[in-house]
Amino acid sequence: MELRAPKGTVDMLPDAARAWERLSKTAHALFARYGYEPIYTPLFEHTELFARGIGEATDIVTKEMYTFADRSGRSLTLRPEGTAGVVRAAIEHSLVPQGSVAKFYYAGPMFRYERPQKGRMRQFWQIGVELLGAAEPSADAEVIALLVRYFESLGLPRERRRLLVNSMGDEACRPAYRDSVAAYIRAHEDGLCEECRRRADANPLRAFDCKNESCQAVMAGAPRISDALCDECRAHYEAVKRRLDALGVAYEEEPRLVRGLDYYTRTVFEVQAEGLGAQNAIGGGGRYDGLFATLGGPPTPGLGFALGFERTLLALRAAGVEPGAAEGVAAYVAAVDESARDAVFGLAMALRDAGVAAELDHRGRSLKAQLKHADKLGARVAVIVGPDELASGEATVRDMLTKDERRVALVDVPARVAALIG
RNA sequence: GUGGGCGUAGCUCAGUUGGUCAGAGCGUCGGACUGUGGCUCCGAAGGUCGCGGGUUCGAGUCCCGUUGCCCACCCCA
Repeated sequence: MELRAPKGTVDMLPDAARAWERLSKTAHALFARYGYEPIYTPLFEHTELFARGIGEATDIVTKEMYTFADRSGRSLTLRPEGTAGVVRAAIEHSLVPQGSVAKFYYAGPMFRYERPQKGRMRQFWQIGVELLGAAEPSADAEVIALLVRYFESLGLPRERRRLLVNSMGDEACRPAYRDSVAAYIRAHEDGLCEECRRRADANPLRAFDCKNESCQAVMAGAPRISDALCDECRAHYEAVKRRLDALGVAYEEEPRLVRGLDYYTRTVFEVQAEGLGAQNAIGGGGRYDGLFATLGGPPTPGLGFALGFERTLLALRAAGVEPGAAEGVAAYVAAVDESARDAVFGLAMALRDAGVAAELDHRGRSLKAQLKHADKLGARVAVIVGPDELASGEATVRDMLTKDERRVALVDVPARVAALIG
């Protein structure tokens, strides 16, 4: 048996786990102010949900899903993203009655079978929100602004990130645009890589994403979505941008921004940052007005975003921001010898019950070793109990910074310690 | 799926043209200081040198295979 975490997975050790808790708490507090409620859906769903929701032709569905058969032969898949599950739950439990709006946020692991590299894992954590039931541009602006505010509240400097926005059109104008791009690709095949030539049929818009230089050069001359939007989409897009302008949210229009999931309509956006290796997106999302219907639910507009925990952490650290510093203990309770161990254990518990972070030694080590440990833990005070203290029902409270010591009655220790760490 | 780089103590790494090459620093534990931390000094524990073959009198050190990790491509968070 291989005593290693599976490829593409990592243990979230204390440094990372603290950061995750910090990002989670920050998200919870911020999203709650915007009226979003927590929702947690299963880590696996019926394979069909993702295949239909995300799109049969997408990379995620064709080659990145963790799909398996359970003991009764059902095909299940570890969720590669969060939106499909939330929308499924919304349909299943009628969470968005006609005419109403519902807002959710979630956090948890996602799974994609890919070759791992910097900023890309097979299991990775995402935080996301979904705003369901509102087709109006202000909903788009709220979700985009929320994503930006989140990175701001984490302390990711403005100059280290940028927001890209685009409109992908809807069922009224996208098909025609798609065809025009496909036709353009066929007309310029000689300048395109093999992959892009194949894209002409399955997913022509993806050719805009190709990093191949000659492909980019060719695609620069391709029809622009901004010229192909129908009146409704154009008006919607303009309204979203107006609101972002009014909010002072800086963005760049990126007509080549396509994103990899089929369900997006109209507004799409992405926040990019440095420090992620070859990757650059730390969060992104868009509107998916057709997804409910695609999955068999009542037609319901919606949009949302998802942001990657590992990538956000990479970006923060690259910017010199370390979220979630260790808290350490306030008090260390040390026993001079065996006779004091019961008293020390009781004291530690009393301190903890009083709300003070306290630690003690369980293995009967020397007083010197205990104080050394206390120092390493960053304890502000040490409470020492030995035969002398026991005889008078007291404890020695030592200020680890000033070395000042004072004898205190056992029952007064929590108060004394609290005063010192005040 | 493809390509490149790398795999020596818990961590970061030295290890020359194959012959004390099994080491250093940090960390851990103990001691110097028999009731007291941060400095210093001393000591100890800890390694199938990723794994398997091969060449050789002799291989971390060369060759082959294999596996893992990292980075990149594809694509995405």
